[in-house]
Amino acid sequence: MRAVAALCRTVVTSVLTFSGDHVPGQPVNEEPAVPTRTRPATSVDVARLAGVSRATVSHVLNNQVERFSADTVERVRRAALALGYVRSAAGRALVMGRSDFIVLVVPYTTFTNLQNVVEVLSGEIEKVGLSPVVHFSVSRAENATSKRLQHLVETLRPAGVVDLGGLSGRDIEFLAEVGCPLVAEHEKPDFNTAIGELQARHLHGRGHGRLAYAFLSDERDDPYGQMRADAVTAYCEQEGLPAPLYVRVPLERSGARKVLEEMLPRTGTPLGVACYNDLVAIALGEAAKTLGLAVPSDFAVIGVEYAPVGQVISPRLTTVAADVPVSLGHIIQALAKGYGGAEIRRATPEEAFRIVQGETT
Amino acid sequence: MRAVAALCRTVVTSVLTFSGDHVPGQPVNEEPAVPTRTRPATSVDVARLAGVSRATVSHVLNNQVERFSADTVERVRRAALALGYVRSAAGRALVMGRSDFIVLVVPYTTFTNLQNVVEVLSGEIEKVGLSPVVHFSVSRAENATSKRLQHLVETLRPAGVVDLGGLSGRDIEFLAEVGCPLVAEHEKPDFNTAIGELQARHLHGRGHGRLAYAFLSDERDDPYGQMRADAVTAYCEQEGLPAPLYVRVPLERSGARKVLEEMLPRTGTPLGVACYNDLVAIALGEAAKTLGLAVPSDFAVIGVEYAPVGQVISPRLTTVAADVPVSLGHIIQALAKGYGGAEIRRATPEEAFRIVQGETT
DNA sequence: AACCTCTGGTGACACGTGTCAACGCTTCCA
DNA sequence: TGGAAGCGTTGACACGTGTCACCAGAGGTT
Repeated sequence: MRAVAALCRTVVTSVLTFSGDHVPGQPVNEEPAVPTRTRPATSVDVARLAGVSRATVSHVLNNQVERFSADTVERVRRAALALGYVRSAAGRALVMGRSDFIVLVVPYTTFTNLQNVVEVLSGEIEKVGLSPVVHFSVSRAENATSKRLQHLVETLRPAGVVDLGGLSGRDIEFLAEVGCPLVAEHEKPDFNTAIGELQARHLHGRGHGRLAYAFLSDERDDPYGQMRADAVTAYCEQEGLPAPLYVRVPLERSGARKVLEEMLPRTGTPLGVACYNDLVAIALGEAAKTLGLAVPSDFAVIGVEYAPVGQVISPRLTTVAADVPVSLGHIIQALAKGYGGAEIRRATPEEAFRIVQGETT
Repeated sequence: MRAVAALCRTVVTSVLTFSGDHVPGQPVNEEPAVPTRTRPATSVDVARLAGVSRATVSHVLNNQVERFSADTVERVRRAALALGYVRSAAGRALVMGRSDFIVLVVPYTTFTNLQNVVEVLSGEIEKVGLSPVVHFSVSRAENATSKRLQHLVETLRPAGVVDLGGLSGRDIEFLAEVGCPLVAEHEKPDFNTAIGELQARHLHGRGHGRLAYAFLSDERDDPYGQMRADAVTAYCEQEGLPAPLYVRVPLERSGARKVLEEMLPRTGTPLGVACYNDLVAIALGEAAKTLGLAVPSDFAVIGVEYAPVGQVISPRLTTVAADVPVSLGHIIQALAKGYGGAEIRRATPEEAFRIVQGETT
């Protein structure tokens, strides 16, 4: 199929070269016997091959087929397929005022299953006829508008932006300003609330009445931590437990140990810590071992991520695992609503997240 | 500045609306008193404000300033700035035959410092006046051509593709077929060779004469492993050591332990293992602990990555750390050569990589 | 016969840019 | 004084697409 397309493309090129037009950037005075670079087929080529006008090609290929005979539709489609015709994004974007791309903004955070998340969302984006493009944000400092994102949006003029947590307030303002739809924001507290509550409830259920929440202390951004910590606090309040202690844990041995040494006098043992991350949980767990604490009876940790490394070390980490497609439900739903996809039921937090019981709780 | 631009944009819009043109997708019979969506400034607007022709604007903004008076150049630049003018990627791509984007193809592998890598390359891409766009490849099976990448390239028509190891042979063929330059491929054996040799030499230097190489056993791709393993083999040959054993390690406790149990009878102890990954090294190290092996005297492991988790656990992992900007030297060099950037000296492997001494060797 | 409707299809414009060939003007030289 | 040369600037075309308004003709109705 690909070979056929390539062949046709070459044939078309020679025909077009014969008609004497000038491809920009190609010297014309050279001998055109062997075209060094084959030119992509355009809708003119398709129209010519199908024996119809270019307008008809455009209509048919955009599925406005009601007003055409079945025969014509079929001829156009076959011609397009035979030539390997792909609509030029440039031409399309020019006339439409926006392109068919969706920008996926990835936050500057550790993300074990990032590839998985991107994969799932890419599939959904394609389902509504758009193309995914990934953008890594560098910092989410509230007052900094990302020059890079700004330029990307201004030049690509995407059909929409999907935020996984990488946009600052200024960025969001900017998008509104230039009229680029923000398909889904990360400000979906319910799922992060569910995670925090799941952690707190689990620790409590395993006999820990004194809780703490451990943030990541890092130059990276943390778009989710506060919402989860709030949920832990809310749980404690609701259950009549003492308010949880908040700490920030660096990903380095002596630093983590120091944090632990500083928190123990204030909380006592046994202590259960809900962690932002599997890495944070591992760091605290290792620190506890060096301090001679009994894990999990005196000191329990639970992470979030279900990272492979947590299941390989000893003691095996208790953590919160996400069903990636399900946990992205609100984004998928927004995509469908915004771009005419199939309506889906939005999943509950219970369907999206589950505890993976390890040996640290 | 942003506020100024937004203001001017609005003003321009009203002027243009007055001239009676029709923005596609906008109903014209509505009252245009409050424009719901502001229209980006075009080169026509800039030309009007600067009192020159559109051709002049185009020339000046593309830095063809030799043939214009300093006054004209200045007027055009000020006008563009005042209007917040950004060249339309669509219009530009249409006339140029290619866009100003560079697609960064990320392999389907674990990548702790991916964000860092993308950040560095993005900076370099911008230095030559192009825009980075990230593409996650899903699988690199040799016979599979990525439908997603293909569509991206056909529609976006990027100025080039940078491969971090995500392209299959068919993908590369496809790029050549459609005339999209492959700026840099991952097939740079020298750096991976350097890594493997560094690992082997280090283990040997710490007293290990019997070596092994541990691949990652995973559904993910491994674009680099074979080159590194080959380097370990070459080192053994050169130094007169017995040929290294190759094993594939799953990222899960019992599986890793089983691999270790199967390899020990064939190699004996002491044994030094060069690992594809910090994760693989951690998995083997933990397995060794459960088998009662003395680390590092009986069993030594060295990883590659310098992942934070390896420095947090106990024993702290010995690993190979990369200086990200330096280790990307060949890609940066190719970018500069292909798109007229500043020439740089290509770094040696010694500058790019270094051993981080931990407690596992 | 005049008129309308419906079917199937197309002509032509607009989108915003890069660039070639040409322009008017000044200056210089024969 | 006539012509050549250089300088600064611009007119006009091409790129590939979507879509509005229109058209030709067949068939039906009054």
